[in-house]
Amino acid sequence: MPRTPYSDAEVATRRNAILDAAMELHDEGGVAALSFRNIAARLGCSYATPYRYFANKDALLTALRARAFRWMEGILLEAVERAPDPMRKLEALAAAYVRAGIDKPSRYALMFFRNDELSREPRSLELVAAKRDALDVCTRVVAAAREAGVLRLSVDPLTAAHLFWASAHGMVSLQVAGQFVMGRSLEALIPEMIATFLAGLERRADQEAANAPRFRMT
Amino acid sequence: MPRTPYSDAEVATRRNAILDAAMELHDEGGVAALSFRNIAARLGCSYATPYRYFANKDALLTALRARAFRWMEGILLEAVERAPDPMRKLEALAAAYVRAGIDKPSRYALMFFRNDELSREPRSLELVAAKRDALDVCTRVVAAAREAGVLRLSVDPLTAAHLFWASAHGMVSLQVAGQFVMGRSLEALIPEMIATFLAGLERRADQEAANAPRFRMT
DNA sequence: AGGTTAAGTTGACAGCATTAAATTAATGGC
DNA sequence: GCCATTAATTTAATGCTGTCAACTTAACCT
Repeated sequence: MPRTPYSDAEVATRRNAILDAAMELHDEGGVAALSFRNIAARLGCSYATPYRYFANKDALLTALRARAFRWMEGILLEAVERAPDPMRKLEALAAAYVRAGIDKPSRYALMFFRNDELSREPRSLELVAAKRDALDVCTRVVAAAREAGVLRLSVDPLTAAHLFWASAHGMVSLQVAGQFVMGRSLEALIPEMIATFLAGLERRADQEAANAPRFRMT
Repeated sequence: MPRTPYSDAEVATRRNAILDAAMELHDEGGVAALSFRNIAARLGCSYATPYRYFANKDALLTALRARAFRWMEGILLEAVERAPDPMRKLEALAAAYVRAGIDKPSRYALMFFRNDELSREPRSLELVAAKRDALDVCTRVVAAAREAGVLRLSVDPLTAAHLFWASAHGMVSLQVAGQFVMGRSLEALIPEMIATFLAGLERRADQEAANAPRFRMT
């Protein structure tokens, strides 16, 4: 006799519609423009409606952050696919990452600068999976470059991917946060950073290779 | 006949008292705990009083951010001073930076994650100077290491300092933002990062030295 | 003492997240 | 067609927030 509840698919559709509107607002006006009332106005519903689909604003932001990571994953995948060989894939990955961050600073900030309460990062399997998948793109490219013999590593590919991501993130996030105030252009620094980082990976691998036999000889 | 306005020193004292209370609140409860009403309650004054000293919340946050950079500068200076030789100074600088970010994540987030409206970074000479001075500590240590002959560089010290800062920042900010979700500990990655970065600077300097004569010979 | 102006307080407004109560909508049985 | 039942949505209300105008208090000079 009662009214039938929405199917899972219908719920997902509505969640997606809310997140679409939220992402639009966030792209346009940053996090300041993101309010339940603005989202509702854009959807043409009441401002309490989204509460049926998200427990609170934090949950909505977490879902939105997962979306941003998925978006980044797609960009990275596409860039990697276009590049012809393993080394170019690595360079294309870094370039695409940097360009994405600079072109859509508010999305980049959403991914990394919006953990308002630090550390206590809510358990969201969705977000954790999205982050893992984005990092996996990086890990696979690093591993492929090593297996192809064009990149020597002194650490495992996952660690190298972490380091690689961190070095790119350091540059992009400083730029996005407006910390380069001394007339320096990021475009000049990014290639330096990537080249320096890759050279460091190789030199450490070489040093390790040179040291290992030396130790064995004593 | 009128009442004499506060002297500059008195104004500064009151500004500092407001910023002290604000920094306490921010350290304790993050940016969410930072409201004019909370600050006023802690100071025992009315919530409109701070408006005499800061045009709005954004101006207050900007001043607070400058303070956070000054705090970081002090930590870096102290670490550098303790270390005995140029190379140790460089390592101590990186270690102190990382430790500061991890020990006081909310201050670190204040420095880098709170540019709510990106790019349009308000003109605050105070903040720009604080950032410059903090970076200068890094630049001086890098330059000293090069001059002492313990670090070869393919770029000028300022560029190297930017790259150095960015690599440390990439690690710390990923950690502070809770992005390392795969059971990796920052303590293990940081030395890898610093070693890789320094090795990269050296290898690129060596390559350049090796290439320069080669080009001349053609 | 009284006028003048700075400093500080109070009251008010709009916007926000959030929740409880009220309302509308869709289903089944009669 | 009407009614009960329950899902979905809207409305009302609460307590926060930043901000500012109006007001009060305090210090100073004549």
